[in-house]
Amino acid sequence: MGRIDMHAVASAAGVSQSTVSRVLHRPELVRPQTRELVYDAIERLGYEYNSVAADFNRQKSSIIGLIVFTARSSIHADLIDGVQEELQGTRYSLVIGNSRYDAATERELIRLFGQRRLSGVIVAETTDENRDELWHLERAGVPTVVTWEMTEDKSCHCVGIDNYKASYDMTQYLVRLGHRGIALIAGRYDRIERVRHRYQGFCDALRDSGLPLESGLVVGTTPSVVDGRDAMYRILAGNKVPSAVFAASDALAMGAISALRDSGYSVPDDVSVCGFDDIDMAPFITPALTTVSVPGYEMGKQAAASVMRLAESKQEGEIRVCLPTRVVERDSCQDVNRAGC
Amino acid sequence: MGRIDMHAVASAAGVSQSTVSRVLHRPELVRPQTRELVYDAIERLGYEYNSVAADFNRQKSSIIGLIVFTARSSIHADLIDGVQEELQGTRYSLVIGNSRYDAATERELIRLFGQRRLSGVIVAETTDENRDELWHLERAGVPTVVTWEMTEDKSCHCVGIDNYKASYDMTQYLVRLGHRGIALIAGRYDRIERVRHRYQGFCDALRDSGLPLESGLVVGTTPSVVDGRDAMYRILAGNKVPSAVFAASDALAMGAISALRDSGYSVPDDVSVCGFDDIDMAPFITPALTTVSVPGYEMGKQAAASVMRLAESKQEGEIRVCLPTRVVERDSCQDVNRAGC
DNA sequence: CTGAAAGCGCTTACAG
DNA sequence: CTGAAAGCGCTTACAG
Repeated sequence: MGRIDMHAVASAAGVSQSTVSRVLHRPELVRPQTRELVYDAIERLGYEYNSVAADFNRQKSSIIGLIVFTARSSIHADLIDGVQEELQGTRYSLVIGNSRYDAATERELIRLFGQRRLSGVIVAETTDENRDELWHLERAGVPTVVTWEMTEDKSCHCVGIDNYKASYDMTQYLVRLGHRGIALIAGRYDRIERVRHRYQGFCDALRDSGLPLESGLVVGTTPSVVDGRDAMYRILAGNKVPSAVFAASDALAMGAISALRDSGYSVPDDVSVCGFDDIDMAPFITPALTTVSVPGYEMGKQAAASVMRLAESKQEGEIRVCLPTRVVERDSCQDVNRAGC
Repeated sequence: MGRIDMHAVASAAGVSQSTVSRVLHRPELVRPQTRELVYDAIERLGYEYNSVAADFNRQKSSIIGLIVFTARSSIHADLIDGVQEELQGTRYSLVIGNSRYDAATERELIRLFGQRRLSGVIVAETTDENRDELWHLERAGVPTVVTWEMTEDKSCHCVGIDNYKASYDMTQYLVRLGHRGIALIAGRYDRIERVRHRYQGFCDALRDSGLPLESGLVVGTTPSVVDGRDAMYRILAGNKVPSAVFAASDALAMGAISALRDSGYSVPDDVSVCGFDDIDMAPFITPALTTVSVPGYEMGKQAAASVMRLAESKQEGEIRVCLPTRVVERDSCQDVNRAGC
């Protein structure tokens, strides 16, 4: 008797296949009586809708893609959660690609996403390497939303934060606490746009405070806890011990704290440390981490909502949403003015 | 001129569409000269392969599904990373569904996965609620691999760990250190099979050591840091302060440590705490966390490899892989024998 | 080594 | 309110 497709259901219900399709998608267009016939047949035959066929017919898959550098970094977890929350109950599914900091892998991923005719793509970071391919996707009719930053390219859709300002504000906060030798453990500011913005914010805040940028106190690295520890050791190996360390993520900050402690420095009495992200654990480590809170969940929700609107052509022009960040004061940074002499 | 499909490429190259398809999938079957003609045409026209159409034709999408309870829990990050590593370079993509601890959402997810005709599904946990649907998927021809546990149902494919033994071993370790009043902060052992196994391991280890199971010292909860803190407060509100706390995840352990500290107890001097998972940060918090290490990345890799083998019918019978775990001793558990009198 | 042809299971105007 | 028909772009035997 072959597979149970819409045609089989139609036969069993004594209607046409078009009607079955209509019952599934626009039941209000079908007479209630006919509708019931179809529902009965579906139930009886155990019919299961085939979205692959539907996607094929529509020439577009009902899948949204998300590209991150690594699934291991907890900063993406909130974003993913928000995206999924927003997709929940819609006909869209989420595929997640992991570029593992490799430009070739990322290109390959974007190529695969293109072949899959995704409805839209959310990208966790723009780099000098992926800009072209993203643009290519967008032109091929796949709407692309960048997160975590406000892109320099004003024609990109983005739902992000002002990394420059967030970093500037945190640096100024450290300065206000009386810190003069401030180190920066950053991500790869040579490649990733948002990291570059944070680096700029840091530099400008120092400059505006009349403080010099000391190259021995700035190090760029990948974002794991171990990387943070290694970076801190590298800084300590220099000829100047900083009075405060601004780490570009909470994971890096935890690594830095560990390195400082193992080197005999107390945090925050000897050296202050702050992070970026405000992850779950930030309030619970010792000392409770002063950091920049970022609305990752909200960002995910809005990015997903945006990409769906774009996919359904419900949106004209660019979407550019800037979400607020703020410095969360906890215990890992000391007020040197007060503590000193 | 219409869309650029295989037919257009075929025309441009002066060959048939079958040949174009062959060049893409089995180039070794085509004369090198013809092959070049096709490659040229592809390049010239900017042809982009349509995997939606291919999936439709094959009556199966080249997508693997992964179901987790929450993307927020860092224990899944390593697993996801391993899965993606293994899928990298194959024709499979990964869709991730988030059941947010809700049985109805999970059922809905599994239903959607069925409609998408996935090649296979990896499930992060079996519960009393999802067992039936998973079985339904499997019978519908969608191979399903369960992770994080060895299922009681011997006909399930699984790549997991022995939760009973891992938990038994850790509990015995605490007993050997001289602890007698041992509390357990567990996950939802009323629902999740692997959590139940851990609970059993804990109970049996106490019994085998001649220690009573004290109900005031056992609490089940959801797995965030905050939940761990709340659970610890609940235990402390009872009439007995435990000498050691076994938390079912490192996140829960961090919450417990925070609660103990805020209640005036020193860890590990007054109360020992251990976790489960061995996340990135475990060695770097204070005190460095004693925990059970779980090969999440390896589990992801093997689960993905298994589901692909199953999807391609390269595997007969059940796949049941049990990966090793081990107690990682660090600084958060005190040897009471030595420290005491 | 290459081509002609059937068919995968839907959706979508269009006609009635 | 319902049905007939075309078509989405591939893959896969099969024939030559």
